[in-house]
Amino acid sequence: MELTNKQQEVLMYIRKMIRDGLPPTIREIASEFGFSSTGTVRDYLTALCKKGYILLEEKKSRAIELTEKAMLTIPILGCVPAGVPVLAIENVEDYFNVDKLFAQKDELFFLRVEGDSMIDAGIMPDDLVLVKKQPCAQDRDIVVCRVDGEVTVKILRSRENKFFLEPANKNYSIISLNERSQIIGKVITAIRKYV
Amino acid sequence: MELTNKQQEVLMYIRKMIRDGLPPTIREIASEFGFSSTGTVRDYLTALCKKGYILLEEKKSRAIELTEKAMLTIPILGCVPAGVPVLAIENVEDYFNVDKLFAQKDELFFLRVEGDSMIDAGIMPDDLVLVKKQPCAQDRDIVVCRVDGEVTVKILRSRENKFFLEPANKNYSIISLNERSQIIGKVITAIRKYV
DNA sequence: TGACATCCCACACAAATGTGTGGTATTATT
DNA sequence: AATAATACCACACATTTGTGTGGGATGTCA
Repeated sequence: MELTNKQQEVLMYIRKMIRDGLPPTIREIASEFGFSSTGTVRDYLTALCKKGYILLEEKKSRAIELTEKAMLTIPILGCVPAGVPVLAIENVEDYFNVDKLFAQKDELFFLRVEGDSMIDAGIMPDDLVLVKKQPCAQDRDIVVCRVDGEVTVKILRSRENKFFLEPANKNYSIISLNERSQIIGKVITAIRKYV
Repeated sequence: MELTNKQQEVLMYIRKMIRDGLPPTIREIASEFGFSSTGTVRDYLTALCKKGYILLEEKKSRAIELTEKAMLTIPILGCVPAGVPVLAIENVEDYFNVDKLFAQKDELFFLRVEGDSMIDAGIMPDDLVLVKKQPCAQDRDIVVCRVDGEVTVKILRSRENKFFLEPANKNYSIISLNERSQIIGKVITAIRKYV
């Protein structure tokens, strides 16, 4: 079911308020759009609810929850045709769920990457890699490993029950894993911040 | 100023509620901890406020905001010497403030990168770039631009008052910005998720 | 000893807030 | 022509909610 223009405006406002920290009250929505009646807002909320964009909890103030469809996340856009407002809801390909990515059930840490040994895999010096602590990994996983006292980020390869660390840079050579080597964790995300 | 154990528990609960979508009301906090008086909760809130962990807005329901101090952070490690536990506090170089990165008030969106024209800058196909919407940018900024109906990610270059879009891949050529071109925003972060 | 913070309580009050019932007008669909 | 959805309005009511005022017990620090 499609949203009308007005309904989309109301949804956008609710999303903005939620991202700023607090879902709005019914009267705050009314005031934003110049409605003089709370009933008007309720019409919008029930419409958005029926169309599956929000969830409402009864008798609780500000209890407006965005569904997956319009979630409290940052929109991911695919290609955007010319002349269309960039942030229109129709362009949204998916939503980036921050909480899911950074849910702290596992032991996570960031490691700042030194050197260019993973540059062909798009991991540059000074990038941050989000590492999930685990003692083992699978073939082709990007892992953080301690070898002879040094910590490196490499691609884990297994051939004939032997493990190797493969760099993503032709100027570096493959390292064999020995008994003193230890897998610290697996890289699950790479992040680079531009100033 | 340090938090007491009880104050920490209350702060944790508030953080959990905020991440779940709604900051709690005073009476919800009271009920969670078995307090029979709202005054008790107010004592905690004013204490947390005075110690700089939360901000309170008067006369608004659920208006509890976390300060930077109280936000979720993941440790960033630099190089880790041999024999030392990886997550020891001494190794922490900085903290990555998740809430801060994604709680910006500016208009942000992610764009999924198509093609390999930025591969030498470490931006690979299917990476997500976090874009801050803005109509102009500076020399060497990585920008999202609309040129002749297509949206591309490129490096913005300015020479002698003319603007160009420079790819980070020798197989592509430089594009001149014309009147029908439009800068949509500036790339502030690149993210790649590994499965 | 006094001052202060912490950690609890009771109770009252006004404002904020969600809800309920009723209405009108327009437009699109059947 | 009838039905439904949309887009507004007014007003009343009960509950939720923040706030205010008062209190007590304990511990710490100067």
